[in-house]
Amino acid sequence: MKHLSKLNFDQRCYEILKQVPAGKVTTYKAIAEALNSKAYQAVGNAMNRNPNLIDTPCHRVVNSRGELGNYVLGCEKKRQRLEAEGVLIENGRLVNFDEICLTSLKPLS
DNA sequence: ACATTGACAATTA
DNA sequence: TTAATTGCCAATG
Repeated sequence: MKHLSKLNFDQRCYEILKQVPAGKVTTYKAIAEALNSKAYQAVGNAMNRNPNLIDTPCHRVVNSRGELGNYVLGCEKKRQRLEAEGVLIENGRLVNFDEICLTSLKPLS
């Protein structure tokens, strides 16, 4: 991550996502808006073509209704990963969504 | 709750 | 290269 100007859309999504710490989540919408775009679905696509599950915690991205959304390894896996980070989920929905969701992510320079 | 419409990058043809 | 298709979505009807 040196020359941000040469990062493509996907890579920018990943950079934004790195701002989200364990135990918290964000939404596809928030990421798109941090990129000054409405490409919500494109953000999801970026996650889907899987970069690196280790430094790109795609499981911390949920949809704007506080539901899990989809996941490359299946939504049950996503739930497990989130619960392992202390995120409570009830019937596919984050219990304290409003508390732990980062809605305004900072754009990259 | 379901269907439609809108937006958009990457992939595929 | 351009056109069509796809997709971990969102807002609206």
